[in-house]
Amino acid sequence: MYEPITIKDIAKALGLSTSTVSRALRGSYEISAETKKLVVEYAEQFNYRPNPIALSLKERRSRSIAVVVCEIANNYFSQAINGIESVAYNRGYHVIISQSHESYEREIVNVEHLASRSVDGLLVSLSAETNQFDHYKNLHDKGFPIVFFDRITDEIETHKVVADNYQGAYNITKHLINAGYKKIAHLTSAAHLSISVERLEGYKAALRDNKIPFNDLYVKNCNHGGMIYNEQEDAIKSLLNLKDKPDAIFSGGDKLTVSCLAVLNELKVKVPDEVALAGFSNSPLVELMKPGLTVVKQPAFEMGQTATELLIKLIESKRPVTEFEKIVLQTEVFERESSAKKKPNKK
Amino acid sequence: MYEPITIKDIAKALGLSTSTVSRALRGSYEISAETKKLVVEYAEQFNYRPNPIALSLKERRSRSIAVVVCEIANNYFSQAINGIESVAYNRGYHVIISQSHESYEREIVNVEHLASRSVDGLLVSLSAETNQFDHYKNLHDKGFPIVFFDRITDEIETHKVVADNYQGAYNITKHLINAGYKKIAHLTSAAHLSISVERLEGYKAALRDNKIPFNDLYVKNCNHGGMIYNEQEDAIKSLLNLKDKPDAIFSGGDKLTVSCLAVLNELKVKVPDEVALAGFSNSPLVELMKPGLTVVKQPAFEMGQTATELLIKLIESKRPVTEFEKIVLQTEVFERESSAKKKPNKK
DNA sequence: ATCGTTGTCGGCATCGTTTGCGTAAAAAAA
DNA sequence: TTTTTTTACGCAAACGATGCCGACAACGAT
Repeated sequence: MYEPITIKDIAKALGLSTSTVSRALRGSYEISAETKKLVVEYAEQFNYRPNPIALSLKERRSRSIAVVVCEIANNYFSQAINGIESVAYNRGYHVIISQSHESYEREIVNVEHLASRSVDGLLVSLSAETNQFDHYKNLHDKGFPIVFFDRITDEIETHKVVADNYQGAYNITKHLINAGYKKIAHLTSAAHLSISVERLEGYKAALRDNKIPFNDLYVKNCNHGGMIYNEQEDAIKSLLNLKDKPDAIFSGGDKLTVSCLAVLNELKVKVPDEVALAGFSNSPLVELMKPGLTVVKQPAFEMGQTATELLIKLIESKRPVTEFEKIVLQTEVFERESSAKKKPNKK
Repeated sequence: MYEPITIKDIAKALGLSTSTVSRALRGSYEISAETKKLVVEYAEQFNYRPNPIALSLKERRSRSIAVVVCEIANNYFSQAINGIESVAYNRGYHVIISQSHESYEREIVNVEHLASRSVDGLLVSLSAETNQFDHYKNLHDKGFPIVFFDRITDEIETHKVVADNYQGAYNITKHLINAGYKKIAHLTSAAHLSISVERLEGYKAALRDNKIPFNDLYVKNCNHGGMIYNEQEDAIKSLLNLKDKPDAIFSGGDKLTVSCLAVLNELKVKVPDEVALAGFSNSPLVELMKPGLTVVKQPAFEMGQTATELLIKLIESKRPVTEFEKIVLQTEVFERESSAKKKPNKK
């Protein structure tokens, strides 16, 4: 079968010892020029490549990192992974991807599997179900490098990279208010997620600053983060059935925003005339929609890059790191028709 | 730092040899029940996990496979990767993802890097630039397991998984014809790609079967597979500037289809009234667009699954495999407004 | 002639795990 | 009691590469 050449083969063929071959290949000064040449040419000819697994065993590191996200078929995450990959690649690391599909159990299995010495570090965005962190805490306490991004937790002290969810939510809510909407509902993921909390706060703050009372009934959680269409459907229907119907919806997640529009279309609710819509999304397609969606966009690629840089810094640090950073990147609002100025007829 | 427990640690702590511990852990019959219990309980208590790297070295395999695609931020590929991951995970394989970004050079570097013994097999969808296959041929000749999917090549004899691009193109072209369009242009990726060739053939066949003459000027190639917006823009503009302007466009790629709509919107060209649009796409968002896009969808998830099953079969085969399969999965057409029946006013 | 130095290279252990073989003690058979 | 068998374990090699240490020649210095 497929049997690549090893350093031993070269040694045997050339009547040298493996140590000599090894040193010749890495240009050690204590090997004569002619031996070096001999070895290097032979290696070149037979296309010798050092066995990365043997190196891993020796150096006790695999030069690979893993990223744990809920779903890669999600624009935010595939963009973030692009950022991750770009940095990892340049630094000589492999990237292993695993998906939790928003399941706590699956997340645990994946993390344990990966961390048991097949990767040097972990890049994590929590699943919607996760509200316990022992599996991370154990690893982190042992000194295993972990960086959280996007969906983070306060329970573990390590590097973190997030978008400014508070400000993003604030800005887009304010945008809706400025466009004339007063009864703004908020559709969001599982309540305990960091992104949900921060976006809810930003939303509340914008209401408060504009003297709009906060209404509990206007906040709906989709605990599966947009994975289950029915959840969004039910949430939106119950919003529309309120006696004091909202005139706008601010949705707090990529899948949520899009499926919100899908539900409204399904129900033949006119956007933005009956209900305006705006929310977090990183899809490049939202501008092509009917209507074009007003979104707040996270710098996904940069977040992935930054998180990876921090992770590699952790991995390659000589001494245990005790000072951790939390990096907050800014979001950007893109205004489109789905939140066009409210028409006066419907006061 | 992070120093996980090894079989040696257990042996030392329990005053046994490593062989005994190893055998106890895997339940060998020649270890007494009490010793087994002792070892297993100790291992459990200290959360022993075998070092996968050491195992890899010994077994000469890494239990990981790599997938080489152009871009994961593409619905087709992220869905396919989901399928790949689902099978790999169940069979105990890691998945390593690498992107060529449609670059031939990048593809080579990635493949060489991965194949030099850090993965057991390769799942490949070719980049748009790739029209030489030596890097694959060398590996394949040495017995290294490779499975191609989606964008394949005839130059290498191994397992392949594709959608029925010919039939898909035929069906959607026929759909356009049935809807009353007669001057159908075709926007596609690099001409040498297998998918481009097959889709072009299907398109031609549908025209032929309906007695519509094939027009060379109606076929436009975007050699970067939709990565560069300007390329699509130029192609479409030149189509619209033809003296005999097409009344419909059939686009042959995920990004192409979407950016085609973007360009048409940009140019204020009414879809489908001025130009109808239909094409290959796996985005779940196309139904929300303005107008909803008629698409032909590939069974991406299943393709990923099937390719992975074939690859693992190759990897785990005792004897060299010489009989290879080419599996063709069916596509599905989803009709929407972008190809609504042509209005008679514009004859 | 003896010693120290320098230039080249090989031996061996190491990383963590598995496994074939050998062997001590205990049990069974003679 | 002696021999054979069984039980239960240890030793060492192997996977591929590295690096410490030591060997040995040739050389100049004493």
